[in-house]
This record gives sequence, C-alpha cells and structure tokens, in this order.
Amino acid sequence: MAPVVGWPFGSRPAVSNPFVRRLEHGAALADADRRALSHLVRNARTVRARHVLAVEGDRVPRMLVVLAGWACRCKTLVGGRCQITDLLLPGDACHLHTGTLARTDHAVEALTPCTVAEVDPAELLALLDRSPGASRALWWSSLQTDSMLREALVNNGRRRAEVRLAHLICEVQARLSAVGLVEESATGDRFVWPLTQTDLAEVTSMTPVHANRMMKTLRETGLIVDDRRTMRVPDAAQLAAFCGFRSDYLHLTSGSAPLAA
Amino acid sequence: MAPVVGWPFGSRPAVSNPFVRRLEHGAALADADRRALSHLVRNARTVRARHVLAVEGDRVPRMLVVLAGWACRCKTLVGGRCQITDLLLPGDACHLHTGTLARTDHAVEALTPCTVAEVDPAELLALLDRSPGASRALWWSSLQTDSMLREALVNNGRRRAEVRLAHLICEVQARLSAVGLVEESATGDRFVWPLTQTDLAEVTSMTPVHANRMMKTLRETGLIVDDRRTMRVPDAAQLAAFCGFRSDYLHLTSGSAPLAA
DNA sequence: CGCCCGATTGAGAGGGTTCAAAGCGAGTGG
DNA sequence: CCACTCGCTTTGAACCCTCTCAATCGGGCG
Repeated sequence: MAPVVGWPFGSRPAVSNPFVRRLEHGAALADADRRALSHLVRNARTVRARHVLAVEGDRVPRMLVVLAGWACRCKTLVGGRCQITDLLLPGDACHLHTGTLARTDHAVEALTPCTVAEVDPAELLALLDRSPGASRALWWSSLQTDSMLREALVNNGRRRAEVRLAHLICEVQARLSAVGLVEESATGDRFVWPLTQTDLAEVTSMTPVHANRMMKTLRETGLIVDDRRTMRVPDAAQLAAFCGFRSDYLHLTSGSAPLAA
Repeated sequence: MAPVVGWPFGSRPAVSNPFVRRLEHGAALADADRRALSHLVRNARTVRARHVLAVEGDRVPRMLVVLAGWACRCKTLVGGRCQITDLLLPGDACHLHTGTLARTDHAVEALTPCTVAEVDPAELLALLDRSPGASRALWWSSLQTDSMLREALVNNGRRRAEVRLAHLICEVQARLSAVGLVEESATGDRFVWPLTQTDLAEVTSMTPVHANRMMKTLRETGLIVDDRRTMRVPDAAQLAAFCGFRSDYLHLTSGSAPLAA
C-alpha cells in the first residue's frame, strides 16, 4: 500500500494534530480544549484511496475527521456523473451533526490513502456541553464549510474554466497553509497535489478532458508548476490576482496558523 | 408600494408563523418551544423589493428570519456578475451564527417586498440554552441550508440549463409546500413565482437571455404553466422525473409529523 | 401619453463537450 | 529483466450548448 499522503518534502513537521490546528483559526482555545479535541480523534484508522467512507442515503455516520490525506464529499446523479461538493483536507471534519438528520445526502470518499478518525457521538456531545471553546470552534468549522460551498457555487457558476482551476488551487493552498502543510521557499510555495484530473473535473464542474487542457494553459502561463504529485505556486499573489481569489471567505485568522502556546 | 408577496389566491390560510412551521420538520417541538420560537421573531418589519438587508463584508448582522416574501443570499464578483447562492423563502432564516464569524461573506437582499424579523443575539442564545427542541430545530435548519447548497452545486454544475430550471422549480415547490404555501387543485399545484428572469439566471448560473429561452421550452413542453406572478405545475411527478428531483436532500418529514430519532 | 424596466427574439461567436485514439508510467507476473 | 496490463494523461477534431451583442416588444406607473 502506498504511504499516506502527508508531507513529502523531507522530515515531517511537528504538526501533532491538524484538526486542532485548524480549529485554532475558529476560536480561542484553552489548553484544556486542545487536549479534549485532540483526545476526541485519538482512534484513527487508515483507509486506502477510493475507499468509500459513507454512502449517499445511509444513516448518518459518526463525525469524521481527516487527519492525513485528502477525501471528499460527493453526490452522484443517475447518469453516473458525479460532483465533488467539497474537499476534505487534513484537519477537516464532516458530519458534525450526528443525530440531527436521519440520512446523509452525500457520499464521503477517500481520494488518497487517508488517516481518519471517527468520533463517538456521546463523547462529542459531552465535549460540546463541557467546553464553550471547543463548541465555538466546531460551530466555526461548520460555518466555514458553508462559506466554502457558497464560494464554490460562485466559482463553478461564474468563472471561466481556467480561472476556476486557479481559484481552486488558491483555496487549497490557503487551507493547507492553515494547518502548516505548505512549504515556502525561494521558488514559491509547494504542497501536495494528489488530485486526478478526473477528480479535478468533478470538483470544478467540467470535463476531465477540459480540465486537462485548462491545466495545461495554466502551466504554460507559468502561474503554476505541477507534476503528478505536487503543486508549486511561484507567485501566490499573482495567481490570486489572476483568479480574483480573496481568502476572506475562509474565515482564517490572518497570517499562518497560530501555534500552540 | 406593492403588497407583500404571500398568498395571492383568495383568503390567506392560517399559517401563523412559517418559521415555526418550517422548523416542525426539523425537530419535535413542544408547545413551549413553539411559543418561544414564535416569540423570537415577534418584531418584524417590512422592506421593499431589492432592499439590501446585509452587505458582503459587513459585520455579521443579527439572525434574520423571512416571514413573508422572497429574499436571497448572493455574492458579487468584481466584474459585476452576481450569483445567488440560496433563496430565502417564508420561514427561512439566515445568520444563525451571530457572533461566531467576524464578517459575512455574502450579501442578503430582498427579491420581493418582505416581512423580516431580526433576532436579538442574547435572546437567541438564551433560547438555545433553555430549549433542546428549539436548539435541535435550528441545527437542523442550518444543516438543511448546507444540503441545499450541495444540491445547488450539483444542479448548476452537472445538469443542462433546461433541467436545472425544472429542478429549481421542484425545490421551491417542495419548500413552499413545507410551510403551506402551495395550493393544490385539480389542475395542478400553484404557488407564487416572483422571480425576475435575471434573478432566475443568477440562481441557476446562466444568462438572463438563456434563462428566458429555456423557460420558454419548459413552458412549451407543458411541464409548467407560468405567468409573471405565479407558477403552476400540472403534474409534479412528471416534472420531478424530468429533472431527476428527489426531495430527500431537503430533509423534510414526508407528512407533517416530525421524524422521531 | 411617454418612460422605464423586464421579457422576448435574432444572429453570430466561442467556450466546453463528446467521441476517439495514442502516450505514458507504475505495478505485475513470467 | 522484460512484456503485459491498467489507469491516468494528453491530444485531435467536430459539434452544440450557452454566451454576447442588439433590437424589439410589452406592461405598469407617473
């Protein structure tokens, strides 16, 4: 089995828990909150790429947290066509709402080998009860998801294919950066890019063929430098300008993720 | 000023509060919950069509509940293009999360004359604290919004313009029906349809011109019968079949009985 | 009656899709 | 160590859905 996609550039940085690190953006956490949130996801397992973590129409599964690797939520139409509604990057959670809805309206699938944790509902509720900080942080997480969905709607609906791809790349970079998974160097910012061009097409509402061509043109403009595994953005500001990306909608605290103090 | 858009067919039905009525679909409410929720939105005001209720980038306003009329959330791009991310129909709420985020990432605008209530944040928090039923209901509301956004992403991204419009009509009918605003008769189901074709285009990610043409073809197939004010769906099942609409994602209880967990 | 906004229609251009085939890299088995 | 296979990438060519630009129509309102 291929190794879990994480940090391919030299030694792994000391990100003990991307879940907690991400939530730092959402609310001021006390040490006790951090410990509790970290404890929440202690039982992680590893799944293969393309593993289906939740099936559309199933009973709502437990809250799921991706600790390493990329996953996605997607909906499938009768024609077999598929739309990825959101990417789940390290630190992201889904189904925060165990118990409220009867059934999921979307599937959850691993795009790469993933380390995921499932959270016991009772334990989650207890934490929400006990810790206002953790509670606010999880609320924030849910609102961020909402906000990203809205931006995706604008992006896929109102921008040209080329620009759409650029915007997606900007978003992924900002989100990975928030959990310390972007390497900054003199030649630009570098991060993992495990998406298949079919995946890419399913995220951005286009055809795999067209995704391919548009990535090619992006590559030719020099705005991105990618191989099958990694993405390098020589000039993030320029790429952002090209696609009108403004990170506000991610509601991340400005700058990089605050480190545990 | 034109009258508030509500129920144009004869006498107004006894829907005291569409907000409460909608939330009945989300959680089993005790009488006390109903009274409390109803009390929450007691201070309603009326705004004109096109009134901007919240500006993108503003401080997050109070929780807003639409009691009558149609509103929307929308995002505007630099080019002036605009995308409506969700419609707010009678009973719908937005900004449930006062206080969690610093700024909104989208605007809220009245599409018709509207009756809206703003909720005092302190009062909202107190209610959430006090009433598990109301709390669950508002959670549900937020999850329903999420689910509708995902479906919109699929709809706008993966279906053809004609079908997209049909799907939107099905969704609106289901949502209006949930708050008792659809009139069923021998000639089909009838409900208000105040959307401009520009609005329609901004919801479905297409051009006003194209929205016009595609509505025309829908009309010609006989699947819908509309004038400038109202929409009639002669055969809801047929329209649903045409566009692959399944109401599951709205998470409405089939009848009026709330789902028991 | 004239104005204005929205609906409607026409014609032409182009972005994106579809269908199809070839290239390429990695893992597998002989 | 190499042929084989499989999945993903890349490229070509034709088609068509949707957009753009414009003009006309129509109804409500002052």
